[in-house]
Amino acid sequence: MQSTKARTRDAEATKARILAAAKIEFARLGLGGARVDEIAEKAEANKRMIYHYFGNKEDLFTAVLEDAYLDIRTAEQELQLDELPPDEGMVTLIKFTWDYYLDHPEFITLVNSANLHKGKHLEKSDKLKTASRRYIATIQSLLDRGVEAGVFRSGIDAGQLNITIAAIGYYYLTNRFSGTILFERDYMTKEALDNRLAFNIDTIMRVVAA
Amino acid sequence: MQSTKARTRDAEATKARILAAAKIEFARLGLGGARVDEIAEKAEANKRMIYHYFGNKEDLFTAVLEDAYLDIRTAEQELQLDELPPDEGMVTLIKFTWDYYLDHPEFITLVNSANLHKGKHLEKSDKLKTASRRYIATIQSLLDRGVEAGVFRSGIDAGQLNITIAAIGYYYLTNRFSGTILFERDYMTKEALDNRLAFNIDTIMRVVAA
Amino acid sequence: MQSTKARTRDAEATKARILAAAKIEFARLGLGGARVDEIAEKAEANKRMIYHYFGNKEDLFTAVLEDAYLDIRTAEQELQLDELPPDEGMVTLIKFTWDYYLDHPEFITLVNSANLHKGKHLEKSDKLKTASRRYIATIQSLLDRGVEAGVFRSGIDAGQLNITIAAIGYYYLTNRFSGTILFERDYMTKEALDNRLAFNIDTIMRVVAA
Amino acid sequence: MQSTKARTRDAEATKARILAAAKIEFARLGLGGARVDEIAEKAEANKRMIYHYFGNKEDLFTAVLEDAYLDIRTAEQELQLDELPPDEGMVTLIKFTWDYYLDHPEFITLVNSANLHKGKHLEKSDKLKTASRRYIATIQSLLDRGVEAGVFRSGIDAGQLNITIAAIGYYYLTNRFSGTILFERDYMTKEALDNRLAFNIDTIMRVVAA
DNA sequence: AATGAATGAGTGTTCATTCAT
DNA sequence: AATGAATGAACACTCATTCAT
Repeated sequence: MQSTKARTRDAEATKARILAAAKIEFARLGLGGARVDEIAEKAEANKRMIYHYFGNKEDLFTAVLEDAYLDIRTAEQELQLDELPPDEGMVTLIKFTWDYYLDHPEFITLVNSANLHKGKHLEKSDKLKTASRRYIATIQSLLDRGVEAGVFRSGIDAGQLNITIAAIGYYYLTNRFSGTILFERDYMTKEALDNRLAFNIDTIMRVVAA
Repeated sequence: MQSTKARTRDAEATKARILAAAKIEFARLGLGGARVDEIAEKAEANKRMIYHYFGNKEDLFTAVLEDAYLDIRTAEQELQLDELPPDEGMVTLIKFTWDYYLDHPEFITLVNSANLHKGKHLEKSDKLKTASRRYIATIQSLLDRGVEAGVFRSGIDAGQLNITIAAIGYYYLTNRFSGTILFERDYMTKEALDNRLAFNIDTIMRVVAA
Repeated sequence: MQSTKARTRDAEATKARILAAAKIEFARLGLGGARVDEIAEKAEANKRMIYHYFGNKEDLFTAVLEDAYLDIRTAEQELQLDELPPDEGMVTLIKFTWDYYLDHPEFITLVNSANLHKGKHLEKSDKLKTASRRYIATIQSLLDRGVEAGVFRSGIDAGQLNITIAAIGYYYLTNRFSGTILFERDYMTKEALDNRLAFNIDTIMRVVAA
Repeated sequence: MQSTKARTRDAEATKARILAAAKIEFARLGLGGARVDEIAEKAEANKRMIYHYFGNKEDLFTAVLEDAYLDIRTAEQELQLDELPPDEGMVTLIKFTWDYYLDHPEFITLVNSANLHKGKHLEKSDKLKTASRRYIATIQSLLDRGVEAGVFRSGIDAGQLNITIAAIGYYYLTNRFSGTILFERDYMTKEALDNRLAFNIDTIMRVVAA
C-alpha cells in the first residue's frame, strides 16, 4: 500500500523537523532554557512525537549535538585538503573553520551548552570520536606534507594547532556580544569580520612557518 | 555565641555571601539553570534577601557578571606590566590570563552565559567599559614599548592580539569536556595544561616577534 | 467507572468547571483575594488547565466577568417586557432586577471588583457593549409605550432610570453587612427584603408616574 | 522636658500619617491588594511602626474604616439640617451625600471592601453605631417636620429613604467604570455629574412629595 | 520612639512528561 | 502515526510579620 510508504516518509520528515527545530531552540536558549512545547510547535509536530522519537529532552539534546558535530566534520572532510598544497590547504582550513562558525552560529552555542553540562551528552557517541580522529589526522597530514615541502617547520602538535585554529575564530564569535559592548567596537561589521579573519590567517601562518 | 547572630544581621556580609553563592551557581548551571532557592541556601541567607538586595534573578546575574569582570580586570592591572621589559611583560600577561582562567573556571562559564543572552546584562555597566578600555591600553603600551625596543614587529592591532591571547586559553578550557571526550585525551592533566600554556606562549611570541 | 475518566478528558466540561469555580471564588474574595490553587481544586481540575484554557488569572477574571454580565443581560431579554403593558412591564423589571441580585449575589461582588480595577477587564468585550445597548433600548421602549398610554410622564432619561432601578436594589444588597451592623437591623430577613422591594417599586413608580 | 512633648507629638503625627496612607492604599486596592510596605513608605514611616501602633494589617483596616465612617457622619451632623425648612433640608442632604462621595471617592471603595469581608471589621465599633443612629434620627426628624408642614407625605420609612438617597449616588459613582465602558458614555464629565445630581434630587423629591 | 535586617509560608506561573484515544 | 487533555513538581517572586538594636 502506498499509504504505508507515505506514512513512513512522514515519520522521517517529522523526526527531521523536530531535530531542526530543537537545534534552533537549544542553540538559542541552551538546554535548560529551551522549551519542549516551543520545539514541538516550531517543528509543526505534536509534543508527544518528541517523546516518541527521542525519548526525552536530554536525549533530544544529545541527538542535536551529534547531528551538529557530524555536520561540521562532514563538511571539513569535503574540503579534500589532501589535494591542495600544504600552505594553501592550511589557509583553506582556517577560512573554512571561520566561515562555518559564521554560517552556523548555532554550532557554537550548542558546543558551549554541551560543555556547560560537562560533555555528558557526547559521551555515548562513538561516531563523533571516529570523525574527530579522522579530522586530526587530516591536520597532521597537512603539517607533515608542509614540513616535507619545506614550508612548515617541524615539531608542531596537530592537536594543539587544531585547538588554536578553532579557538581564534570561535572565541571571537561566541564572545562577540560582550566584546562589542565592553570594547565598544562592533564585532560583526563586514570590515571587522574581514580584519579578524586576516589576523587569524596571519597568526596561524606565522606559527607554522618554517 | 552572639557573634554568630551579629553576622546574620550584617547587611554587607549577607549581600556578599549572596553574591558569592550566586556566582558559583550561575557559573555551574547558567542563568536559566541556577535556582534562586539554591543560591539562598548556599549563601546561608533567606531567599527574600536576594530580592531585597538585588531586585531579581536577572539583576543578580548582572551583579555577578560585573563583579567577575571587575575582578579579572583588577588583577590584570595589578600585574604592573609597565614595569617589565616588553617581551617579559607579554609572557607574564599570557601566563596570567591562563592562570586566571584555570583558577577561576567560573569566569569562563559566566562570560559564556552572558553571551548566550546576547550580552544584555553587561550593557548598563560603564565601570566595565572603562576597565576594558584601560586594559587594551595596557596591551597597546606593551606593544609600543616592544616595537621601540626592537623585540616586537610594528603594526600589530592590540585589540586583535588581546582577543587571541584570551582565545587560545579560554577555548581550550571552556571546551575541555568536549575536547577530552571527542579527541580522547585528557585536557586537564598537569602535563596537558603545561603543554598548552607552552604552546600558547610560543604562538603569541611568534605572532609579535620582530 | 469509565464515565468518570471520560469526563475528566472533556475539554469543554473542564473549562466550564473552572469558570464556575472561578466565579464563586472571585465573587467571594475579589480578584486579589482569590487563589488560583483554590479555584483549581474546587473545579476538580489541574491548576495547569487554568493557564492552558484561560491564559492567566486576570484573563480568567475577564472571562468570569463577561460570563456574569451576559447571564443577566440574557435573562433580562427573556423577560419579553415588550409584550406587557408598560406599568406592568416596569414592575416586572424592578422585581426581576431585585430577584436577580438576590439569586446571584456573586454578580454584585464581581461588578464591584471590576470597578475596583477601574473596569479594565471589561474594555475588550464588544459583546457586553452590544448587550448593554439593547438593554437600555428595552427600557426606552417601555418608557415610550408608557407615555403613549398616558401612564408615564414624558421626558424621563432611560439611562438615568436604569441606573436608579439598579442602584436601589444593588446598594441595599452590596452594603447589607455594613447596613445590618451599623443600623442594627437585619437586612436579610424575609420581611426586610419584602419591605425593601415594595419601597423600591413604589419609588420607581412615583418617579415615572404621569 | 520639652523633648518628651515633641516626641509625643511625633508619635501622633506618625500615627496620623500611617492612617492617611493606609486609607489611600486600602481604597485603591482593597484590603487584600494593599501592601503594608507601600503604606509604610507612603506614610514616610517605618513598617515596624504600623505594627506598633495598629497591631496588624486587619486592625489597621478597621481603624481606617472607623475613621472614614466617622468623618462622613461628622460632616453630616455639621449640616445642621434641623435649622432648615424640611424640603430645603432634604435637597441639602441629597447634595451633601453626592458631593461627599465625589470628594471622598475612597469612602466608597472602603465601604465596598468592608462589605466584601462581610462587615467583620465594623462589628466592634460602638462609636459607629451611635453615629449611625443619630444620623437616621436626623432624617426622621426632617421627614416629621415635612409632614407637619404639609410638604412631605406621611408614612415614609426614614431607614429606607436613607438607603435610597445613598444608593442613587453611591451606585452611580462606584460603578462609573463599568457604566462608562458598557453604556459607552462618560459618567464623569461635569455635565453628566450635574445631570445625575438633578435626576437624583428630582427622584427623592417625588418620593417624599405630599 | 524608631529602624534595618531577616523570615516562613505562600503566590501566580511554568515545565517536562504521561494519559487516553 | 498522531494528538489533545491532563498532571505534579518546581520555579521566580511576594507578603505580612518578627527580630535585634
